[in-house]
Amino acid sequence: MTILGFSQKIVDDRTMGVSKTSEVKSSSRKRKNDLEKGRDKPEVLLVKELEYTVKPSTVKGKKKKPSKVKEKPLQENVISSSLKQEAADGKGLGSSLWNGIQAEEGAAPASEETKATSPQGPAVGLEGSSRWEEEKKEDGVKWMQLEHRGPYFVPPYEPLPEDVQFYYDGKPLKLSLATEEIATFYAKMLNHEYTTKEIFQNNFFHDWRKEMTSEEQEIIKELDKCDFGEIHRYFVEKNEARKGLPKEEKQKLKEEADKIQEEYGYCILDGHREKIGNFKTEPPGLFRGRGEHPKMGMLKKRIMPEDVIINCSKDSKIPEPPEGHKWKEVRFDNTVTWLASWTENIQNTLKYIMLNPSSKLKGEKDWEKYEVARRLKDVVHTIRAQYRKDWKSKEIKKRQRAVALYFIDKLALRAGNEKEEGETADTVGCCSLRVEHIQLHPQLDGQEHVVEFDFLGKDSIRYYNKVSVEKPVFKNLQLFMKNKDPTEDLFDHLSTTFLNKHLQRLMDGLTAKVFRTYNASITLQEQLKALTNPEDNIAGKLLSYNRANRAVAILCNHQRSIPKTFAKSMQVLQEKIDAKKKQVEEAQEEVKKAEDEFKDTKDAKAELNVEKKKKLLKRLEEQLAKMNIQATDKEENKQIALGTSKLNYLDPRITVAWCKKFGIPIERIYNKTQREKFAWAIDMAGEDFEF
DNA sequence: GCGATCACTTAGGAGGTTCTAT
DNA sequence: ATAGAACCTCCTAAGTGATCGC
Repeated sequence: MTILGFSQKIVDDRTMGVSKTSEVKSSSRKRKNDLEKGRDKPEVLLVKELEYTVKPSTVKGKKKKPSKVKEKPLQENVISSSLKQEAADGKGLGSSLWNGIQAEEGAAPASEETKATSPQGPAVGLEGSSRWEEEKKEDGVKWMQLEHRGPYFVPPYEPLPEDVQFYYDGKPLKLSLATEEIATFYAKMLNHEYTTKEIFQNNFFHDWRKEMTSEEQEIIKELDKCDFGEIHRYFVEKNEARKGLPKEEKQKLKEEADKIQEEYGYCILDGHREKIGNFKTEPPGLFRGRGEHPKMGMLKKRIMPEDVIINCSKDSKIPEPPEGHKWKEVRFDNTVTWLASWTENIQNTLKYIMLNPSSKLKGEKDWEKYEVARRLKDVVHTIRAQYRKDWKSKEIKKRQRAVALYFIDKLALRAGNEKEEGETADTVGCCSLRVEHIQLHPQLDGQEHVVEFDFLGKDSIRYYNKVSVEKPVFKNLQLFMKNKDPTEDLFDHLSTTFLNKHLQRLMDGLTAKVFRTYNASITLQEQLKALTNPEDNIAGKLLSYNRANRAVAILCNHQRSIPKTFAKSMQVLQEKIDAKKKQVEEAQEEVKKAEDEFKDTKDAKAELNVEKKKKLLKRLEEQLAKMNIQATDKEENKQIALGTSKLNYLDPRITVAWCKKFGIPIERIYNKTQREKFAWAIDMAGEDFEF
């Protein structure tokens, strides 16, 4: 695969290396902290012939980053100031357009394509943005009116029937209601891989025991002696029964769900009825972290109204808490977009109820995001020149920043914020890469200065890539890795905050994640240009679109698990290929035979036969080649997820413009939900739209 | 100035529904 | 008609990055 000028192999082993690394890590961390404690004299770091000093570190237990060298103020940057001016001069788009887009409101659609595709777009975080906003809102104000019903609470626990029993040490044991409920969480997951993991089992058992009555605690002492089999079977059967329900029954269930959706699923925001994204509280259960999560199996508690903060407007009808309950708090904060929130008990973080992506609020935000990315297009060359210069900086901090930015730009890596130790799976992004995550090869497979990346990123998805980098990058990496343990940070003087502050100076609104958006969208646009053949039929053009989409998904390392039946269907295809190969071989022999015969006889009929056999061979070979391509295609696609980039990284206006240009119905690319989310783009982008 | 907190986007999997090939 | 593939919706975890408050 060389779509993007570098080769990347997506490897299916997602968890490789985790246990290995986490083991070394803790010991090295300790060592690192000891080292830092003793570091009360300024440390002298050498970059080539120059010396500079680093302040003693003040690192404390939890975070692993040493404190940063004090940052020198940069001189006012040319790009940044000129851009700010440009943006200040620009006229963004007011909300009038939006009101036209929202079909249900019956307003006349705005067919002002030129206006809509003007390069300025909405003002992003600029002072004075309200100047061109029709609905004048003060800085940070997100709405003037917000009314809703509050979250829908999942139904209470339904006890098991008498004849479904839990067994301990082979004997039936009647559990208290609370204990039984938690037991069912585990029982339901029995056929899941999670329950075979020791961490999961331990966390579950620990939390379960905490909720038991003292009598139960007295009896239930080992998970191994617990038999959830009967409970498990009960739920499997219940599930089957539900699937086998007659049509009318299913219809009835659906109507009930629709009623709840209708009642709780919408809110009124500034006079418009908007769909809510997640209007139900999360049900209790066992925490399912991704990858080697230290908290997997812990008990996720039931959310009660007393846990929930309601946010709405003062003069709205304030939602009623369920009978006999009250809210934790009701507040009227119009500088945030959430309708309700609660603190989740596993990681102690906030969860929110927010609007659906189809809402105006979310849509505008999405639009803004792409406008920022488009502005990056104008300055990206300057920024690239800048980081190339910084590779030679005498400050190691700047060098690290420049190399990291190169990776973020070239490979679309995530920023890589610091994470709290032991609270989550051990995953990294660019700034948090450790020495153990890369290998340097001065020469590899005929390429020079190859960096081999192998690490677990977001959601513990493995990133594996071999990239030929520019020589100064390679040299810098050697320098950064010198005298370091595998478990130490590669960019030990760099933080995402430092990097983002730098980026903010280069362009207003620029942060590390913008590079991902920018590179994804520009890649789609370029690939579409390169791959689309106007002569193709719709199917052919759609294939080109999917290929362009796939190029982006590969760039962003968007993976999916291999479909369960993949191996089987692949095998079927392989058998077909093998059969075809045999046919080809036979045809080859036939040709040879015919040729021999012709040599002997020099007879016209024999000559004709040779031609005939050759033709057959050619056709068979073509068929074989086609099947091989199909197999490759299938193989490559088996673990690539196209949806994530489509939904989050690709400026929908590129797609809309392409569809218009080539007469492709938009429904062939975007399904209903996606069309709702991208309503703004579908309405405003003409066929000439350029990202 | 820095860790903690907060708000919001980005992510893959589960499980249901629809489409397609046989 | 049916099985399995493909698609879609929902769910919530896991990121990013700004702001808060000491």
